[in-house]
Amino acid sequence: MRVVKDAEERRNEILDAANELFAQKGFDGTSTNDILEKVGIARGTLYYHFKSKEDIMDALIERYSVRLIGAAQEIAVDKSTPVVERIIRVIMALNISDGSSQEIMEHIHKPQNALMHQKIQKVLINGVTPILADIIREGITQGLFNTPFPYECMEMVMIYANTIFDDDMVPMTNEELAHRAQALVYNIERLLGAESGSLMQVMQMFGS
Amino acid sequence: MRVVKDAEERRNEILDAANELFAQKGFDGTSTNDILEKVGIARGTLYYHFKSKEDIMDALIERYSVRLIGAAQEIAVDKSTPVVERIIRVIMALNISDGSSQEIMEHIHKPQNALMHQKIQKVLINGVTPILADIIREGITQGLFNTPFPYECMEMVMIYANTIFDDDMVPMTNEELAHRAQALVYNIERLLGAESGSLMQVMQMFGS
DNA sequence: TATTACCGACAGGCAGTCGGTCTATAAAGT
DNA sequence: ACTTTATAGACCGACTGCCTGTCGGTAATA
Repeated sequence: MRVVKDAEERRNEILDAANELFAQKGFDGTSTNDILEKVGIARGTLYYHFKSKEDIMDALIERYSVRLIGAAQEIAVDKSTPVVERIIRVIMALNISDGSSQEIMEHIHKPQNALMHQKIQKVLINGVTPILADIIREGITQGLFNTPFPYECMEMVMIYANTIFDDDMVPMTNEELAHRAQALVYNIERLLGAESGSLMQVMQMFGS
Repeated sequence: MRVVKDAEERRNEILDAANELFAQKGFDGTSTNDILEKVGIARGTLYYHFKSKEDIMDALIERYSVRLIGAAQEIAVDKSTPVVERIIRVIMALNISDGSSQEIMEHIHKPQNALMHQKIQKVLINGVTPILADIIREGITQGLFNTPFPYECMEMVMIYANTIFDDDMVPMTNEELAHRAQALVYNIERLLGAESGSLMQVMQMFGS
């Protein structure tokens, strides 16, 4: 029973299957056999569309990051919402993420998926930091913030938050987590030269 | 030609070989065959001493982290050197590292070694941060620093510096690197509530 | 003589390759 | 208009070579 489909359609079928399997069992724990059985194709077909197993992962990350950074960008350019609120919205967009990309983030935080996590972190850091830095610069012209290093500040915050909250790099109880969050807001205010408590106030409007 | 050795000696021979090979070819790129051929032992012998390939990596990391954190601790408790200088010495101990551990850090920063890097980062962050935080608290009592979150500050700095300077997470030219370093010192001063330029001065005494 | 260290053949599973097959569509012939 | 032929894109599955981990058995040491 041979079924011929448009190349792009097949590619997406494979990516969808891989996405689910990687989430369940990790990259190393998933065999190419698992993937091609799930899609219902032969070995050769898989390697017709992708040149290697890692190539599948890269394509998956690409698809994911395009969506995510696009969403962040969209929020960032909306000059009608105040600067501080916009920052928070951008950050929230990273964690929640929409529909199909959701699964990927839920199960990535296992040591199994170290490489995948590293690659995602890389596109996240280099993709989102410039977006955030632009908002900060806007805040500086408005007199809200004051720092000679807006980009580096956001880079630091991005990397730290990503590592602390998304990895199991630092084992934490819920208490410790809350304490970390509180400290982070305080530290961001200091880094950005914002008035003490100015970020905290806006944060509380969103809960958590 | 069967040679019998003390278990611990063999274990270390295996770890030394693995250390070198992982550095050259990465964890995934190194086969257990490579290791046992380099040591000159049979398959069974390798698995007599280690229960899996990953077990070898874990033992390697353990050996490495014990040395490194020990060295950091030693510097930290020497109350005769001034606080700021001590901090810098601890951080420098992480990058240079002595002899046998040196190689491991030199070649880890390839995407191949993602898992290994993640594991090392984990022990580094959770092992060194408390040491640094203690020095900061000392600095607070001396009136040098002023922050309600000494631990979280150092955690942020550790994670950021490790990611930025040790990974190829963020591609950088030498100029950009220098700019990052400058920004980092500035930001650390802000985080710790130190007098502006107080860290910078001491840094310059060390060069780089 | 018992324990500890060691051996190497073997099983099972894996990623990636390759020659060949099917099918849809376009071109050529009638 | 209607069939035949050509071509390229999508697909197939057997096969290769490598890899990790196991196990029954063997030599050395105390």
